[in-house]
Amino acid sequence: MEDSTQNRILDAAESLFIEFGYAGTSMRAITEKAGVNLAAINYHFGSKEGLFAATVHRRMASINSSRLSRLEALLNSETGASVEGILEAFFAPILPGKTQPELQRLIARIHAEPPALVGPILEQEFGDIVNRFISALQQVMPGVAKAKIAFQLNMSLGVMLQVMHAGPIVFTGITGMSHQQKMQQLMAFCSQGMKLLETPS
Amino acid sequence: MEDSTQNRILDAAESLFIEFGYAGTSMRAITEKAGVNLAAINYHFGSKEGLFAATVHRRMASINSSRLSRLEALLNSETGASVEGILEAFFAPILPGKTQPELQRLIARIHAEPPALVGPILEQEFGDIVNRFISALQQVMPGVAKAKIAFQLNMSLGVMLQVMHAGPIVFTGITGMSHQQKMQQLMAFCSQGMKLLETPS
DNA sequence: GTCTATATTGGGATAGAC
DNA sequence: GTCTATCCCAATATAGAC
Repeated sequence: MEDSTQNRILDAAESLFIEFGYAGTSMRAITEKAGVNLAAINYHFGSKEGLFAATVHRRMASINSSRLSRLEALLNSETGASVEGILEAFFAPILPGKTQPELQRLIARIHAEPPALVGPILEQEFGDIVNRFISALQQVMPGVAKAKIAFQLNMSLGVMLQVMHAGPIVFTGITGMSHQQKMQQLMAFCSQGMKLLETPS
Repeated sequence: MEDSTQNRILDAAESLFIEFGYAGTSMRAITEKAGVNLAAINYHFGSKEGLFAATVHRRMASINSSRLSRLEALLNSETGASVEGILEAFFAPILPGKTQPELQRLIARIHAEPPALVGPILEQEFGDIVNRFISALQQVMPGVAKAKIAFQLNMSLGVMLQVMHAGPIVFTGITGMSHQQKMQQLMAFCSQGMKLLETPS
């Protein structure tokens, strides 16, 4: 919120990491864009990797608490949880919407970086959350193997990432669609695929 | 096929680009892994970018001709083309299978690189192909807007990329599934989502 | 076509004054 | 907490001998 040196660095780093990736972004480029001194990154974040982890954590902290509170509300509700409800609790906080347009592009970037860099970060930021949601899905679909549920959820994440994709656009001509149309198609696509598990072949 | 210097460089570059990304891979690392001289890259491929484009083209050239011949066979067949048939013609040549295990990881890597790098390459390697397939889908689904078809195809590609993913894996516990199980779920997921267009809401 | 050597630039990180 | 200056290393690319 405040215009501190840390936040100036985080803002500049985020946009550059999104556009050029981690390895493609230099600390000099970050500090120049932020209007701060080169040594400020090492002073405040220890290293370039520490800065990257900090940019991720800044965005994901509030997202994950939102996910958890939505899931808790579902599980404690009168009607109980459903597949669609759980999916929505997981994806709604990161759905492209009115707020934070940078969020989706950063998430897509994270998943595009080499595992050696983001593996520990993903484990830290998503480890608990993912297990909680898979457990919830298992309770709703008791007959389905855990691996199948995880695989299906992984595919849904892939759809999300592709739609969020700030990266190269293979299919042109999508520009004619409204934002609402896209979101409608996206949620229908994922929930339709997820429903396949309920009628095992 | 042959063990020429060019192919030694291409093999080494491919595996390193997959693992560390374009910017995260140095020409020194490539030439050392290939067992060739540092200057060989510039001599044979002009530049690091030229080498990257060559690695992509080597894999995609045969893939795209396979896609086109499959599509032609469909359009000229007695029964005519169907949505599933067109989708299969597009995705089957890159489906994870017995051969070329590096292919999927490279494709995932391509789509993870910054647009400034891979934009021109994607245009060159995929531009014609994508237009041909979208036109074919339009003929099979006359009432559906082109943008919606392209968007749906884009989401299907996202599922493919996530399953192929060379990158970080958020959902663990998928290891218990057989290869056939994964492919079955993947194709069911995509075709089920694609079918939504035939019954417009 | 392949090598050595090098030119040139930019990278991350740190020491120490202020 | 911020700055300058610098260390040390790695990067891409090329020139020129073989």
